[in-house]
Amino acid sequence: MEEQRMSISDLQESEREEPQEREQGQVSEAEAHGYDVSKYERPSVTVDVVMMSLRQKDLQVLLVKRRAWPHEGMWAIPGGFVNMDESLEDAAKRELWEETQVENVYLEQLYTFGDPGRDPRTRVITVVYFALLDSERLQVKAASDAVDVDWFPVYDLPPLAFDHKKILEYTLNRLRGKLDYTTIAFNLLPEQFTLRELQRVYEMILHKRIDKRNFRKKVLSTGILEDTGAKKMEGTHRPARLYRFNPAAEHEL
Amino acid sequence: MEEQRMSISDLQESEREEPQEREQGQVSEAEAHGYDVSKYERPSVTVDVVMMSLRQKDLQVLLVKRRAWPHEGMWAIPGGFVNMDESLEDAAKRELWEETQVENVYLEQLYTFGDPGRDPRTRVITVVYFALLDSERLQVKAASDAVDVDWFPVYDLPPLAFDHKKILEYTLNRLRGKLDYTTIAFNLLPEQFTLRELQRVYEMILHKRIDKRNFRKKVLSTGILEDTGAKKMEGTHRPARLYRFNPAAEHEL
DNA sequence: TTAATAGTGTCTGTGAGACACTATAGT
DNA sequence: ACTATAGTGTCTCACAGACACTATTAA
Repeated sequence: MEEQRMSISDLQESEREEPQEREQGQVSEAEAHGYDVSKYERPSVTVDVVMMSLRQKDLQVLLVKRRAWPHEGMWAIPGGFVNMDESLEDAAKRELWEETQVENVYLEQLYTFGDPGRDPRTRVITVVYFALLDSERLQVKAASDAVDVDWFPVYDLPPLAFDHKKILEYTLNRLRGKLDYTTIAFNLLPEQFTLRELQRVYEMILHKRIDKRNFRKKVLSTGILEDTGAKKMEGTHRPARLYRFNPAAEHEL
Repeated sequence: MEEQRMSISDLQESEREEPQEREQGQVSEAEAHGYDVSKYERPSVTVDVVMMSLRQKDLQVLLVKRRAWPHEGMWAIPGGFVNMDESLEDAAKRELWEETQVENVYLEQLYTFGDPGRDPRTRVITVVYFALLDSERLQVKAASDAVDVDWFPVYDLPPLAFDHKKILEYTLNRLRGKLDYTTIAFNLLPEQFTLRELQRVYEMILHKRIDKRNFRKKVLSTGILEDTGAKKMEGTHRPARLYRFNPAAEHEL
């Protein structure tokens, strides 16, 4: 929540209102930092996007380093203002594109945070989305990012701005809850994958070991996987079958 | 979503901004109705509350009749603007109080709708909550409401304004999903209730018959119910035990 | 042949769901 | 005694989870 990666000039640029009468409360700290709160009489609406992906055999989340007060220098979930002529989801897609240059990924609205005082500058109402990107498409872009954008393992995070730690925990719980009655996990994998890779995704999200035989038995029995016939050879051992997700079988896992 | 029960004068009253440059798109129809869109350059943020309760052995939802364009005369989910100094949840509680004079009920954030053009007047971003009220406390107030506020059975609704029908379906699905792993259903019952009454709640929400023996077996085995010792006598038949919810047993159903 | 991962089947316990009769109150 | 609802037990089937060995490849 809150807008991140926005210097004061960024905010001014996107501000189209005239200054108005002051709003009472939680103004002093903002003013002390030279922030003109009076311009934000009405709540600002922003969209934050929790982007998760598999990188280096790890479940990781994309964060941006804040360049301005408050929480300057801390890492935060990327987000920005919602334009007047775009839907909330479009704003989330735009944010996704700006950070990763990736499109057509799994995107879901999570929760809306809007307590007064959560952002010391002004009243900000933030709609949080979360996105799951498959590692393959993402790797094209890889390390071309600026230094203030980076991926972090979800179980090994730096200190986060605002209450973004709470939001990430909320996200993980949502993901876990959906894991066994939806096909949400497939969004983290490329088109073809081995059962072992799928199992790793489940293990990382649930953050616990799963029995190999039981997992295979269960997944294959649902019929949502299709054997591609191809095999994945890597290393000095027996190659693994490659499967693909079969959307025709719209069963729930 | 969208603000309801607000005449044009209501909107003007709650409007504190100066007129600004016009916003492009979806303006003409609003202007034709004498609605000054230019005042709403930035999105308005409202909170709508889906209030459900058990009335006359029926699962019902509270609706208000719109008194102004658009959708004048149609029924809608009650809602209103979020004040600058109140949280989203506080706004929902306020709305709840205004409509039912009830406090301390189950309240949960559902989803946020914000497509441009959903409200022909201006861009409105609406955070939807839903509330479950127990019938006993509610009955005190009963029929003292104005004619433009009423309760409707959720499976027998009048035509609804905006896309409120979709929202109610969404609400019901959320309720159903939570039914078997939370204790959410107890919020619709008074402090003491019979197993039959509890079963009726489940049947109404799931909209299907449940086997009596299996239901009792399952519910009692969780240990979340406490026998009050009292019995409910009504009619010419064997009286039923009265139970109460035991919050100490924080198991999930 | 070794190293490293892929791939496979059985047993047991638990829970869901189908199903029908007895108990107890008012009249 | 009759009527109307409360209250109770068994069986079957499906699924979850524990558990250990064989198969196949590259080096």
